[in-house]
Amino acid sequence: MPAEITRAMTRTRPDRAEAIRLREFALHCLTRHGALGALEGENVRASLSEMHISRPGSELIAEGARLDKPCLLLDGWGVRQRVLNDGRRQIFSFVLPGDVIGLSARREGTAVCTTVALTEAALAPLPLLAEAVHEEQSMLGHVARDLLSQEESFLYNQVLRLGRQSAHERMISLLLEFHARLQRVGFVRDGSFALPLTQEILSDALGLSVVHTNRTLQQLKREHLIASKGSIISLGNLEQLAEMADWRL
Amino acid sequence: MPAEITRAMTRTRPDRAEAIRLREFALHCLTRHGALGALEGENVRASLSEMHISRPGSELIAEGARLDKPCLLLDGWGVRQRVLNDGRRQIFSFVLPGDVIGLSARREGTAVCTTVALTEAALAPLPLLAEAVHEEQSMLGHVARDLLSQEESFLYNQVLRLGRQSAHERMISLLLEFHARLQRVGFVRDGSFALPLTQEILSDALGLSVVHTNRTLQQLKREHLIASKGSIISLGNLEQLAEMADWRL
DNA sequence: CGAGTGTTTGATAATGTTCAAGAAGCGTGG
DNA sequence: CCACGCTTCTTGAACATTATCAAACACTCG
Repeated sequence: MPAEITRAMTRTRPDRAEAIRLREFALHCLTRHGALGALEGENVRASLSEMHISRPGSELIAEGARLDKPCLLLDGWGVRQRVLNDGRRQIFSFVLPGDVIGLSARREGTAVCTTVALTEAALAPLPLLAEAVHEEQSMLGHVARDLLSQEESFLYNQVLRLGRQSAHERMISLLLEFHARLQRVGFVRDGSFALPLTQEILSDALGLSVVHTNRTLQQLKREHLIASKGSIISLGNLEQLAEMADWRL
Repeated sequence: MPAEITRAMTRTRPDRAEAIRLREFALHCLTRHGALGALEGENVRASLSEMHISRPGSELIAEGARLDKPCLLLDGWGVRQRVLNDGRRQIFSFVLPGDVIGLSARREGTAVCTTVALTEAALAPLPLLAEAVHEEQSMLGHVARDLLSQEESFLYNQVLRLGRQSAHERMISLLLEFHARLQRVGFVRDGSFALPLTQEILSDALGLSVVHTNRTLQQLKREHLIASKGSIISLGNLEQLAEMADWRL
């Protein structure tokens, strides 16, 4: 049996113990602003049992696709990106656990870029989110609008980084964003978090060459602004960093 | 009487002839996808008589403000921007005639950046748009969603420019965007259009220094890719330009 | 005319890219 | 457990692009 097929068949669903943990996490994210309505809760619980796992590198949403199947990312990282004719790639934003993909505030919304899984990604379809966005009173709607709002805000920060900040500032700003977002969903321990990104991916997000990304990271380490071992990274003085990169959430 | 006050008092409303022209233009934009419903039409016509003129440099929407008073820009140019602590400015997007400001697909949406008039700007409040966004069948809603959709698409293009394109590509891409957008609302004559922007503003949009913007423009002229006299600009071979900048709408 | 704003030019410096090659890390199969 | 191949990371040197600074010029408006 060819290796490809073997790999394709491994882990399209999480094992039992993990599924429970992920379901817990999902409910934690969705009830951040308060308890769900009874009907909502029922529907969400049913949806959560539909969770599945995507392999790293797999395309989750194609550019131009209808945004009508919202999914909540329960674990793993993804990116929204576009590739130019000559192969240059730009990453627009990152998708982190607790974020949604495939959701649009517009009813006939289509994807303006491709969404790709960077790591193994556990996703739960949440079709109810699509309607909830437009329901003023729905708690799920509140969460959905909050997530969309965040997403917009991150995109604006991304423009700011790329347009007017130096390599150092860009890197700090992005790391601060990761920190804040992961902190919010409980993925930060003792000021450290896992950063499952190659330097090439960071480069494509920050609009830098890989080499320069590497040097920027090294200098930040030399200056003790960040520290890392393996893929675990920790940020130094957060206020100082925020000041340096003119960062706000 | 101090000069400031004199200027503040000039032209807060368009004169009669201009008002008629602007009203015509507004209806043209709003019926692009088809005739409005009777009620909608009535409401819109009433709103249009509320049009007023903002002075260049005036802040139309402050960062953080509630997006609950949609306005249609009937004439003039605006930008969405943010200014860093040290004075660096980034322009996120341009507001052109036929665009809306103050509209959000989310009900409690707030502005993530400031909107400023670059030139004299004729604006008509269109409160009905805010509700229409959520109404599936409303023709006005269709227009509103279309405009929001455009806006998102332009922002993604902006990230692409800033992140992965050279100064030349950025400039071409932005000029092509202007061309396409202005063409759509009938502001292009014989392939030429008015570009009421200083090079400093272009720079703050493209993430370049003013000097470099100047040199980039000059080189494009030398290569006969663009031509300009006064603030009127015309683009050369559009296919070629689109190819060069990997441009898509 | 004189002030203010915007454009143009040249010289120089900083920032970031490219190319090339070696080192380190990691999963796979023997 | 090691050897292999692959990807990722690291480093140096040459190069390109873009920024910065300073000054001159052009244009408009009161």
